[in-house]
Amino acid sequence: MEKNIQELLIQLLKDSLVKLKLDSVFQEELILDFPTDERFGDFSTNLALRLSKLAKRSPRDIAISLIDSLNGQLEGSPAEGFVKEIKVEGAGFINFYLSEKYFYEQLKRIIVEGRDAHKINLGRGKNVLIEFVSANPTGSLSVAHARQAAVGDSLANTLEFIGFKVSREYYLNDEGNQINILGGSVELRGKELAGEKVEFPENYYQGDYIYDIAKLAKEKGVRTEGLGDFAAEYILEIIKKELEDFGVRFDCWYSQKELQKSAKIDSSFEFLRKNNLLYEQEGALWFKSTEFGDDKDRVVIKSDGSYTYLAPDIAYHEEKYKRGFSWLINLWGPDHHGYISRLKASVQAFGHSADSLCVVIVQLATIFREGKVVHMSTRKGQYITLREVLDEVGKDASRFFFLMRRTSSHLDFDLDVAKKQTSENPVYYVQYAHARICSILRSASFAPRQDTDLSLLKEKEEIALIKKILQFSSVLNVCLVTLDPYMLTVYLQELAESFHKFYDLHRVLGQHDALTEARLSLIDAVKITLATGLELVGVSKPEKM
RNA sequence: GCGCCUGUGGCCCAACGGAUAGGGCGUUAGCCUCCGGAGCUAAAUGUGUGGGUUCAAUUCCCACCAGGCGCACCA
Repeated sequence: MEKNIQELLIQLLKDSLVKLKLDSVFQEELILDFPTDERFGDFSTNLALRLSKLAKRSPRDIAISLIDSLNGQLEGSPAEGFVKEIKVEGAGFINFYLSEKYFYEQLKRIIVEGRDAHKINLGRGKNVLIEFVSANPTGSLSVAHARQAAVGDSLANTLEFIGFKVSREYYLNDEGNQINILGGSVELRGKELAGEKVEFPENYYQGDYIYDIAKLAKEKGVRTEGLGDFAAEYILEIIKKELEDFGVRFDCWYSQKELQKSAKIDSSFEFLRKNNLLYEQEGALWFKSTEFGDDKDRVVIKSDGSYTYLAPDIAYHEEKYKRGFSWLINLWGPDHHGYISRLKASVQAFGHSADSLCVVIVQLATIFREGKVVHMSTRKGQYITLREVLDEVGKDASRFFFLMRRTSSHLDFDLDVAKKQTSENPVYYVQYAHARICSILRSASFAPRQDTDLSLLKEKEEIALIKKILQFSSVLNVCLVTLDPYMLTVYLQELAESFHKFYDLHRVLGQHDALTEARLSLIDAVKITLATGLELVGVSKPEKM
């Protein structure tokens, strides 16, 4: 079966609408829902309810006609034999019940093809650039950056898996005010270390690491004017190591300093000027962002002649398109959400659609220790760093935890719970299922075979487990639509649960040969699916634990 | 003041306008002669308030209440 069963059924529905002359009144796109409750079948549609008013017939009446027609169309179609029953239920829902034959065939694909069987090609090779973290190189990464890193990397993994060509990028703010302040901070700390009495301004970087950099700068004989760059480079190395240990790699570190040196900012301004989108007022240069739906126009060159933050960003994003990316995804902290409309305005000014730039706001995580909030202040250098979370909780638990809520919601992260190696901790629940399967497969010296008779899998828990495995691709689709990988963690927990329930009631080993073989194949498919999901989340898949 | 996000059992949450509002934690009571008990089974507690749209609203719209965040010629 080339097309998936869902698409086939939708096509049959469309044909039935035409046959019943109902297609003219129903103009919307036809979709099949996954019912929340398995009692309502494998697919469901509310089509008859929605048609009721338009066609001036009762919902159940329409549903019955549709089902009649569907049953007729099914004969001889590629879906024949895969649909057990189509029923009208409730107020007029049409519910589709698939046959076991369908599930066995899909399961076989996974056993034979492995993880690739889950790959649905939704991306079709489209070039997408995901820019995330992009923290200023002025200190260690915080938990806020950690969540962005976890979300961004998993989203990138997921998009890659479903056929996009993904590039991960970190925009490096290695020039400007904050680097000057960083340099100033190092200079003052250096003087302090030399015994001078200094007044340390409140907006300078207060963290102790500044002392370390000051010492090092002295050893290397760095001159005052080079302190900012020196410190930024030093801190960047720390950030790179932190991300690496977190399992996050970037394809490109895009330097703002390099961008400034090139003529790209000027040439982007030239383009805007030609299109009458720049004007001078009160000694500053303004971008007419209101032409593209922004609340007000924005300054790009201040009256003192320097660029605002937006200026290089306009050129930077135009450059992204020129580099061949047709879809841009940016992950930002919630403090930047006011910035979305002006950046969208800027890409539109260059003729790109507003939708080609997607901004995902990653909400903050509140850290709890022993049930109490840990208060943070970046300015004072008092904040929980990615490094601390890694040291205390470890990579697996922290990456999983950061994805356990919708990206747009606040996340409470209790360090003590994440540390626990008990059932309270969902990471271990999922990993345990994987290790348990590995253990069984090991002791049976299992190797997948083509000719296994999967139709021996008849138990309720077995069928439920197969269905759960097959849901994986629709979860990937949800991740794409919501631009949020968080559903993966929900799914992994459900799949693990489904497996544990099966395991508790049915023995795999020691059955008659054919049944043991079928059950080994089933749990192998669970293993493949768990492993794939864990990889996308960025968590290890232990064979023993 | 304007804008964005969030209000669901003791606590944390649940993609899609649908069917008896699902799950987890915690609590209580059970389950190992048996493939890994980091597991399984069972019990109890409910949509912030007031309107509206709809055959159908936790979901959409309006107002209000509560909490968080943002509103720079900062980055």
